[in-house]
Amino acid sequence: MRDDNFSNAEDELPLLQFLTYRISRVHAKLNAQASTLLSDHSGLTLSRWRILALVGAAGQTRLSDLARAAALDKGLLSRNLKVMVADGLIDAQQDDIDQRVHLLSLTQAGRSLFESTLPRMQERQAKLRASLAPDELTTLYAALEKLEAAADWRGDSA
Amino acid sequence: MRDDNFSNAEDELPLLQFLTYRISRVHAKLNAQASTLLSDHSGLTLSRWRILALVGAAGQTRLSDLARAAALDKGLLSRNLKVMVADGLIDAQQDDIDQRVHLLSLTQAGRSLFESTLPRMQERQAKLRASLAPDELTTLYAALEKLEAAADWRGDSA
DNA sequence: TATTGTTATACTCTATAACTATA
DNA sequence: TATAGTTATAGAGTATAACAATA
Repeated sequence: MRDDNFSNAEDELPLLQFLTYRISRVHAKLNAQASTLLSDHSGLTLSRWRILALVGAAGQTRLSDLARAAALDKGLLSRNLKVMVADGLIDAQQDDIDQRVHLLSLTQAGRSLFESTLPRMQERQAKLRASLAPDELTTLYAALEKLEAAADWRGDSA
Repeated sequence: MRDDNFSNAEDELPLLQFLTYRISRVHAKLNAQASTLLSDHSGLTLSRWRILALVGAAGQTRLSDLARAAALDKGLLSRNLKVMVADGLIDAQQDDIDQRVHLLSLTQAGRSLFESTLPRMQERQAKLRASLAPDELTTLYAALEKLEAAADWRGDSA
């Protein structure tokens, strides 16, 4: 009953059942979907959209807070912010009290872009959620939470 | 009741509740965990470990079959395979019938590496699965399946 | 001394597509 | 014409760390 080709790939290739592999696949597809949507509509990369959304929701914030709150790399943040400031999407004002800090906020153009992009992204989120039964969605969130914690385990933890 | 800093980040930053963002976070953490495990033990990247596992499970296969079965990019596959052949992990024999094709299999070294790495990776998978209740795991698989399908939707599908 | 933020390096991944050699 | 595989390119993400300015 074995199969020479891959028409029955999941039986033949245990890798394909690895939980992490499945998550990786889903992630890649979701990423591609979001990237297409964003570049069609706003010319933003996914990272920059996330930064735009974070700054937009925070009102006024700073790099180190974004890094902490969203678990983003500060180097990556710094480079993306530089581009977004140059593009006129984000305003960076030096803080009076701590001169190392720049206070970040959306410019008018940044806010416009945020407000025109958000509904499309929310629509997508809604479609994705709608593909799941309500209890599946609840369980999914819980499972992701637990997996994120379990992903902190390291084999070298002797 | 609002909060100036991010101590209550999930209430303040709706982005953090986006399903895709949560999956992205989990994926990044799982990736980092696997990469650490692999480079500590075998010097493989995650992509190359997956290729090793795919070829190992298939016994003998070819590039186009791997690309189809695992939804991997053929360019990426070709470049990784080149390195793995150079490293002596994979053997590539030209097919007698179709001379465009190389039949791929593990070398002795490749098989050793596969067999010494697999238990560690399976142990990790088991730990991750064990962090979930049985019914959570079942639902997670189902939800991932549905999301993968929903991720094919495009806004431009007029 | 520690923290904030910038910059550099290097590697990996992803997407696209031109290209060859075979079929 | 179509397919198998190679190669090139460019953009994006990731990890690490050296570094300057400031606290």
